[in-house]
Amino acid sequence: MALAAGSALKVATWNVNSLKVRLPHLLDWLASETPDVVALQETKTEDAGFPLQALQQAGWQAVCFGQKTYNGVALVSRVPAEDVTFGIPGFDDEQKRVIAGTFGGVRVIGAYVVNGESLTSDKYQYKLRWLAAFTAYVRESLARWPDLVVVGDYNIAPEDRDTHDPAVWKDCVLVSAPEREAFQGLLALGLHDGMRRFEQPESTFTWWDYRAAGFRRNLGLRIDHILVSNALVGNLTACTVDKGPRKLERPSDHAPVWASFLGS
DNA sequence: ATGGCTTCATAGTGAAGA
Repeated sequence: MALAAGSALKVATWNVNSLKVRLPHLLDWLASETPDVVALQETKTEDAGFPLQALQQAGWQAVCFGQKTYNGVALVSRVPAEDVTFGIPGFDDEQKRVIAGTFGGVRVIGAYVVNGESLTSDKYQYKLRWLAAFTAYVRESLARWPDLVVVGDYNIAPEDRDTHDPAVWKDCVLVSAPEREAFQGLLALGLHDGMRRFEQPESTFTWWDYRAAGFRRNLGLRIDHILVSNALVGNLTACTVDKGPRKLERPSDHAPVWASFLGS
């Protein structure tokens, strides 16, 4: 059951790298882009400090799953989310990385995938374990909600063309074979890489290093993704990265990515 | 250049990000 005829949905994802710092950018972006749902990552705030009132005063709803200092995810939406869940069921994880909700029958999972630090780090092993648990969770979600969109900061560049320079990134975290296999494992469940359903300019990225003038020189990675289920992919009408907010003063190092759907 | 820049927690610097 895909989207109802004539109904439209715009779903976005944005690693804001501190919601407190980026709230003005978020409010401006919501006003100009009017998504139905935007999944946020790296909110870096406990739920008690989540700026719910500011969002509500601007006409938005939100659910959040945050913690002090690190991680933290949220779903900001025009209408309230239904059937909201937090984390990966059955996977014990102190880090707040997953939130999900249903909007007009479409299930949206927002995720902040583990970074991993380096291939020799304990955090890399945690990343691979986390991805295995997440994949099982997405499989179960897909069985219950065929109309599924899985968005977020995946911290994986799926192919060499998703890096500004494959030689620089060779054998680094974010591009290693086990990580890329995990990404392909998600697609194999019956999901599509939304941005790749449409022609993108060469060297299209979603993150640029703050250091060494990364954005100006387009030294980036495509690591934020919108994955769309088989049932919904026929309704996907656009999927793109919006580099606008990355050009502002004091930006997040990630740009938002959005996808639009139209019921046929 | 095992760096660069930004954030948080903290009141000096260190951890973490990607």
